[in-house]
Amino acid sequence: MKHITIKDVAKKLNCSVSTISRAFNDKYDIRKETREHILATAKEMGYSPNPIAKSLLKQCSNQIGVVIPEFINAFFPEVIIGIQEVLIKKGYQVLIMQSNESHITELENVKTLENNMVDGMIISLSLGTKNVDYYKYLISRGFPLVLFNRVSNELETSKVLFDDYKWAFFATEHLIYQGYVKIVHFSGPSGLVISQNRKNGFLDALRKHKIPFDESSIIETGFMISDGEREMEKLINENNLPEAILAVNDPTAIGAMKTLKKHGYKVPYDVALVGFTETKLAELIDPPLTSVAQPTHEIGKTAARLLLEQIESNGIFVPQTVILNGRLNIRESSMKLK
Amino acid sequence: MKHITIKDVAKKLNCSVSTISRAFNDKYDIRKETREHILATAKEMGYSPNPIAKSLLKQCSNQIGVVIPEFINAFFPEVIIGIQEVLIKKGYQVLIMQSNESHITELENVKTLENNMVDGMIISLSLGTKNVDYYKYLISRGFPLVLFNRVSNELETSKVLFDDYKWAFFATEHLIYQGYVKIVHFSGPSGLVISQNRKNGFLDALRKHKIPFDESSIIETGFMISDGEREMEKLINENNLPEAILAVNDPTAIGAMKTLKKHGYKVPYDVALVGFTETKLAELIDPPLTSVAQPTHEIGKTAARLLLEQIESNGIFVPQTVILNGRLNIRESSMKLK
DNA sequence: ATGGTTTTCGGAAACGTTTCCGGAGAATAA
DNA sequence: TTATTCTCCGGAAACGTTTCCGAAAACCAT
Repeated sequence: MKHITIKDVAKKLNCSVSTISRAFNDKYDIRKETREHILATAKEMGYSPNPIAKSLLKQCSNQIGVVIPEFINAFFPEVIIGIQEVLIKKGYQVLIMQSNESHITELENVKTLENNMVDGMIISLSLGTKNVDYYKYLISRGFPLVLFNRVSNELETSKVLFDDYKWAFFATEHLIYQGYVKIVHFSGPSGLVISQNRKNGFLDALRKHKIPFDESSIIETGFMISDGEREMEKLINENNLPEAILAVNDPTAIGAMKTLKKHGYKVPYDVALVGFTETKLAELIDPPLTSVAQPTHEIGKTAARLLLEQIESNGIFVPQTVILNGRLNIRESSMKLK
Repeated sequence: MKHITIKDVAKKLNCSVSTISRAFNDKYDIRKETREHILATAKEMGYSPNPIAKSLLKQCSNQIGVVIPEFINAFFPEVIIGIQEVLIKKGYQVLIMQSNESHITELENVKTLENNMVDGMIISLSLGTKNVDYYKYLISRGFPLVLFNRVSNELETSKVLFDDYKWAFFATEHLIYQGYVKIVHFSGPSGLVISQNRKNGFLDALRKHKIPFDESSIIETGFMISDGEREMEKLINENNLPEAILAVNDPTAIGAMKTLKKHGYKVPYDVALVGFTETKLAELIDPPLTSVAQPTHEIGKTAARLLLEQIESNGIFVPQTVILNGRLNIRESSMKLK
């Protein structure tokens, strides 16, 4: 039950605690033999320095906080793997918390992490987050912060993004080249920058190719399979099927596909589908889903590296925005088959 | 940059730090008005007690550590959601670490969490973990520990399990009732108890129905899609296709399905498939995969509850093993179609 | 031998809390 | 009135570290 502390080691070795500390921290003012002797007996006793005490003193914890909206879709876990890959090598621990798309939970999480003296945070904002004042406050104090995926233009901090506009544009052009005309976009929640960018890419592609559209061409939805199901169900009930759908992400595309199948429609014969955010499901589902692949691991790694840069630079730091590249994986769900 | 501490509040209010502490900890020996006044100004100043200092003093942190082997398959994230659901309500934070199936990383994670004074841990052992001495040591010191899914029989601590034997038995019987005779089991790594139990369930079902089998009926593999692909590829090359396969989990079943499709075989016409651990993919894939559903959320919640019981009981605690029930979701991949 | 520098170590303060102990004053009882 | 209890609060120690300051001892140069 009782932990072995630096004092126990000092007592056993008949020396002061400061000497033990010096041995463990590779200070210059300690004799080499003394250090080795101390390290040996400490190891034998099973002593290791208490990080909590260290945090209290140093006012930092060698911990990084990560706050994500959810854990259910594969996207965020994959990003986290990338984050950990970089940070653990650097001796940081990664604390993960989920906000469940709630602004309140998100804020609580951030404050908890702050109280725990994390040295920085990597955050993807929740759906509910409109007010970013607390982040502004953190940034103004110089707190290291990196945003990814769900960001806010109001915040001047490092960001890792994906060129949503470009790839939504390409994906839409792909559908147009296939010969589809009546194309609908399942857009994400309108408050999010990624939703807006994807929507604009979609609309500009239609404009470029002079494809007519109106307000019914955009259907705002969420990010879950159930959201895709619900909207698809509505379209079927209204007997208003489009020829093709660009979905804001894979889960909504998959939801749409499930519902279409349930009602006896064939993908892509009756409705063609394109997803976004390339999850593993895309190539496993039937028919395989055309999707824009995001480099999830790379997003995580980049976010971690940007955070480290900011932590290691002492104050003099200019926020960077890194925009990563993707790929359109064309599969059966969007092919025009004659 | 500077945090507001209890001393700042004390100075502002012209009182001692102990009074502030009393106000925040709802002690009896403080006047009601004093407490309210303190709380008000503290809130106004943006003060909140530093959990690190509290941890150091109290020798506990209100944090729970979770160590899982991997983050890639959906199983563990789903369990974690269940864990958090219970613990966060109780005011605990959940620290998640992944061992990447490495015994060394796992041990490092456990020691890191221990140093961070977590009040307990919920662990699923990695594939590489043969030596459980450190866990024995923790248990002998009375450290609260709950294992789930990947457990060790050597450890006397609370466990949350699934009746792998029973459900592997049922799943195999299902295949037998469909009329399949030449049935193969893709078993998990032989070192794991879950692998053994599922294998035994499989074999006993064959025995009960007097289905002949030999050593080629069991093919040992891993837990990933790629493992299923590899073993299926081998079977195809050997021109030695079984009529049906019971896979140790969904990813290996899906890997097998992918490879079968790639080579032009039809599921279930050429080979029938049954998975295990029911991931979301099972019902989305084509053909939909018959699979044993595990109550992942419930596993997490139960593990959290058992841990809380042990933490709240002061020493006098008898480890419990909870075995949760599942369900066989029969879908197209295992049907005998005439 | 003497003065100065370097090496090596011990003592003590500090980080932000909680809690025990004791004391001042008020309230109660005799 | 005096003695006793109760209420409320301040002081100080403690948790396990790191680091600054200073001191003893050893070294070097003159």
